[in-house]
Amino acid sequence: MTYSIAQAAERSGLSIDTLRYYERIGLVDPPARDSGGRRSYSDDDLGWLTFLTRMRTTGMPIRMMREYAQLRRRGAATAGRRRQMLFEHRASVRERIAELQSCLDVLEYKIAHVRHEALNDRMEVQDLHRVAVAAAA
Amino acid sequence: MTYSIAQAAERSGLSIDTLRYYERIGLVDPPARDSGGRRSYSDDDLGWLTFLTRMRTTGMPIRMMREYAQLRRRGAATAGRRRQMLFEHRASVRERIAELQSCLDVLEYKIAHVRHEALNDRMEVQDLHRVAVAAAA
DNA sequence: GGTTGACCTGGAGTGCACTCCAGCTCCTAC
DNA sequence: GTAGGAGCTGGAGTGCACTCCAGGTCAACC
Repeated sequence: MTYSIAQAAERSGLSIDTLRYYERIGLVDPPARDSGGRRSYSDDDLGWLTFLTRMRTTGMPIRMMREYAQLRRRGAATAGRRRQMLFEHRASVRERIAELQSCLDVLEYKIAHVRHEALNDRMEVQDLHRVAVAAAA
Repeated sequence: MTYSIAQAAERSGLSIDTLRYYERIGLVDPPARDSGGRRSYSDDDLGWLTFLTRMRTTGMPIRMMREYAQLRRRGAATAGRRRQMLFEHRASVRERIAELQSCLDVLEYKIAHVRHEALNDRMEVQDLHRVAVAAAA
């Protein structure tokens, strides 16, 4: 199967402009072209785009995705380095989830328990600690 | 207790420049000044800064924090609206965590199970579905 | 054969959230 | 009394990740 840029955009969830932008900065290899000079994406291309959107969703900066893409171009010899990058990225995603979860706990607490106006906007470090303890229990 | 801008920065985790920037854009009320015209933050100010950093961590845009700050300035009459905002923000944080978790599942799967080079970078929608199912089980 | 619509290119513009800078004023310590 | 350091102001600059635009090509349909 091949896909026009519009189809690739729809399937990957990226915009047409973003697809061209990613190509320009070396995040995706230039896809094949049809007889009229238009981009023609393969299933492999789509797979890579899917991977990219997933990494982007988890907050991997473009700079790092580009580094990964460059390693990938150099083939199997770089598999270890890439694996290492995924390891490190996994750790950062886990950290991010934990961080969000802890802020969510505070938010929950604020919504559920704090009624007094003055307190509501001024929860202090001690309060936050109590919340954390309460949430952990 | 009062705090210099450097102390407020250290305690809130924001930079001195960011503190002044937040004041400029109306995210924090101008704090008191000492005899020499320097900013002097109160515990209440610090509490508000703590709240802001927490909302920022969870991805609330400055525009929304500013809206919240404006409502807060108008007092108790706006408590309902503010509560509503926290509700909505909570929902978006939950969604974000779920989204990150689902990408993390894919990442875990890739790290743990995919060894074949060609597959590794080209996991397709069907594969992702299998991962999701496997992760849910 | 003319119009429409998708796509092309190089380059400029946008929005967000800071971050940095020059040139100044205070206060403190020597 | 002067040197150093923290802080002040208004404004300019930065990095990121797009997003938009003008002016053009190409294929298909009426």
